[in-house]
Order: sequence, then structure tokens, then C-alpha cells
Amino acid sequence: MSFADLGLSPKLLEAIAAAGYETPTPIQKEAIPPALEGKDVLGIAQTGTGKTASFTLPMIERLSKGRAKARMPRSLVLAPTRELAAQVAENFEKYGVNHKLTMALLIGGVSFGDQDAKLTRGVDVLIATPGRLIDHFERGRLLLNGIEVMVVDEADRMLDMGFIPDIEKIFKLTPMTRQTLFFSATMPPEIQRITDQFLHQPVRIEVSKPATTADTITQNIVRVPSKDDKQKRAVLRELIGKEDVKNGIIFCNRKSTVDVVAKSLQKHGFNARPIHGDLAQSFRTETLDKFRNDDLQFLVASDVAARGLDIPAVSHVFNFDVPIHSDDYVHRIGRTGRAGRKGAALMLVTPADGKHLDSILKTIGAKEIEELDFSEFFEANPASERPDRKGGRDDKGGKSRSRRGERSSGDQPSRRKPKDAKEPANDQPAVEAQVEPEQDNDNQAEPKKQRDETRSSKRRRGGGDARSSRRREEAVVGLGDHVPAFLTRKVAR
DNA sequence: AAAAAAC
Repeated sequence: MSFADLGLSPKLLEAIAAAGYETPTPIQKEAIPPALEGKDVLGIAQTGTGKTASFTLPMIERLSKGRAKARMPRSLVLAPTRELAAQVAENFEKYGVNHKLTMALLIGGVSFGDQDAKLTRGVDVLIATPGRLIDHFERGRLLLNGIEVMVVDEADRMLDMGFIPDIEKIFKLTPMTRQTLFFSATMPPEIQRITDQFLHQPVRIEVSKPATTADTITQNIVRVPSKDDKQKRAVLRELIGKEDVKNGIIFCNRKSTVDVVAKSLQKHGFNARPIHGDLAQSFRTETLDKFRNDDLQFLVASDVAARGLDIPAVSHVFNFDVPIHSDDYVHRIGRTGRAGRKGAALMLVTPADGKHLDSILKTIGAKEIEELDFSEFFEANPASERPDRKGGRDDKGGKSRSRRGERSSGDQPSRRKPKDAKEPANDQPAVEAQVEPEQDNDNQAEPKKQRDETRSSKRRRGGGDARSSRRREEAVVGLGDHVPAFLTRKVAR
């Protein structure tokens, strides 16, 4: 079975071959033919299954005939995160090399004007995260009634993120005659309801999970006696030193922990950068690019990077924190051992993590994960009375130029009693955050703590609560004097 | 116990 058997055109087959693919994956085999016929597709599949190409290829085929009008895109792909949207765009570029398709990527955190200019010129493919798409729409810069194909990617994740009302709204703005390709890793009731409502006799395709746990990934844990993050960071360094790490992702549960761990690794001379949703988009993009190009060895990440991102050939995944939901564990370690390669997943487990570890073991269907013996390390470095490691840090920390001295006391574990180690990460970012190495974007320059507070209070006020989204639906914003009547009218379906 | 996403 080859791509040629799926009914794709020579132009497209050439691009696929040029990209180095020969055999379609199961979901591609099953989804592409009905999609080419114009049928709706409901794909139940995770990332790593070749899902993206299963919708980009038939879309390119379909869009190769016809031309886009200004502000009326012909197709729309919705993705939950900016990175994922950008990845879909790359996919279109890769497979669309022989087609003259125009494309716009509407995501937050980047300039509005460039996106708008593209919309004005007319695009065949619009790829977006829901927030920015609706923003454009409400400014009257975008019409969705020319949509021929609409794709919803990672729908269950959209549900987790509270995007479902937005998705429904967007569905209602597109013509009923559209073709819908809908993908979700799981089918919770809310998602089922959406597909019942908006898909027309879809071809349902379910592919099994990509080989995750047992097959290609070696999983281990390290028991850490203290839940002091400082000790965990020391263990992490020790662990990295013992492993033959080509490149690795280090997952933390909190954004603040991501910052601290990244800074700490940098100070110890590791090539590491943080990625999470509070960092400037330019920095996120740059970091991922570096990681993909092997210019970066360690990506310290929140769960923004746990799902969906296509980062090939990661040799190691480190779970600095035990994920709260066992699903997240599966997604995190799924970043390694991809495409049949070998991978290692290592996790730091403190006594407080027992419950979550149990649920992870249950989920992956294992009685236990083999434990690495770190007793010698802990004997040499007991958490409570370990001498301040600052000295050890300083001799490697030539990069961290400023103000280290004035806050030395803040970083001493002895200052804190185990009881109030409740928010271990909380006071430490303030300590380390300003030593930001080679970053020059303005977000980074602000004192971090304040930045976080501003953002979270903004979110609380503005965030997607029902009232504000209703307001959003009713108000027509930014259209000036010329508001076409059909735009102020609700679209009946 | 979190994270993600719009100015």
C-alpha cells in the first residue's frame, strides 16, 4: 500500500516523496480516501499516528481547484495551542510545495496586522487557535461563510481548555455545506455531542495508540526523600549526568517550576531553555526551533509541550514532577521513543506523589516502574543538612552575571522548614528569575512575580466566563461606520 | 496540586 493507492494527484505524491514518506500510516490509509470524496471524517487518534497529514493531504487536493476571495478563506483548521497550529502550517508548506495555496496562521502573541494583511489578500487555508480567530472575526476582518473544509484538531484537548463554546460558535459561522474533519484522542460526552451536532454521517476511524509504553520506552523512577525542589534539582542534574542524553524534555507541573529548573540548569552549564504559556510567543517559537535543530539540548516544559508537538527523536523525557493526571504522563513520555526509536523516561517521585504514581501505574498497566538506586547520592547529599550548594553553583555560573550576591540567602533550603515548603517554587523564581541569560525580549525583563500576578488576575477578570463570551457574541467591535447588516445578524442554522 | 488561550 502506497500513497499513490489513496487517490492523490501526482503533484501531491511528488511532495510526499520529497518529504521522505513512502507508506501511509493506518489513519492516513483510512481517512484520506473518504476525505477526498468530500465525506465528513471523525478520527479518533492521538498524535504520532500521522494524523496531521491525514487531513492536510486531502485538503490540498480539494483546494487545488478554485481561488480564495479577500477575507473569505476556503478552509479552516482549528488547533488548541499556538505551537500546534504552527505545526499544521508547516505541514501545509511541506506537502503544498507544488501547489500555489495561500495560507494564514492566526494565533495569539504575534502581530495582528500581518495576519490581517494576508486575510485581505485572500487565503485558501486558514490555521488558527480559537481566541485569535474570533478576535479577527469580531473586528469584521474575516468572513467564514466561504469555508469549504473545516478541521478541528485535538478536540478533547480543546474541551480541557474550555474552547468548546468557541468551537460551537465557529461551527455556526461556517456554511452547513462544509466538509468537516474532526479529530480527538478520546470521545467524552461533550465531544460526542459536538460531533453529533456538526458532522454529517461521518466516516468514523479509530486507530490504536502509537506504541507508547512498554515497546520502545524504558521507564524508570527515582525516589526523592524530600519534596524540596532544590534537592530535586540536584537529583535531576545527577540523573542527567548518569544518562547518555542526546536531548531531553524536562516536564514540570507548574510554570514557575519550569522557570526555576531552566535557570538552575543554565547556571550549572547545561544547554537548557524554558517553554510555557507565560513566555513571549517569539521566545517559545525560538526555543522550539532551537530544540528541533539540535541547538538546544534540554527543553524544560510545562504541559504546553506534552501533547501534539512534533519533536522527533527525543532521547529522554524527565518528569521533574509527577503529573497530576495519569493521561499527562502518557502524553509526556510519548515525546520519546517515537517512530520505533528507543527512548528513556525518568521520573522523580517524592513521598507526597504516591497517589498520582499509583494512578499512573494503573493507566500504563504496570505493577511498578523500576526504581533507580540513588541511595549513595542521598547519603552524600542529605536534603536537610546539605551545605548550601550555592558555592558549587558559582564556580560554574560565569554566565549569570548580575546581582547574585544580594539574594544569596533566599536560596537556602535551611531557611524554610519542611512544613512551609508548600509552595517551594514560589519564592524561588524571584530569586533566580532576574538572572535571565541571553534573552532580550521585554516580557523577560519584567520582574517575574509581578508579571505572573498581572496575568492571572487578568485571566480571572477577563477569561472565558460565560458572561464575557456572551457579550462577545452580541457586541460588534471595531467595525467603524460600515457594518454590513449580515454581520450583525446571528447566523441561523 | 496545573496548564492552555485574545487585545
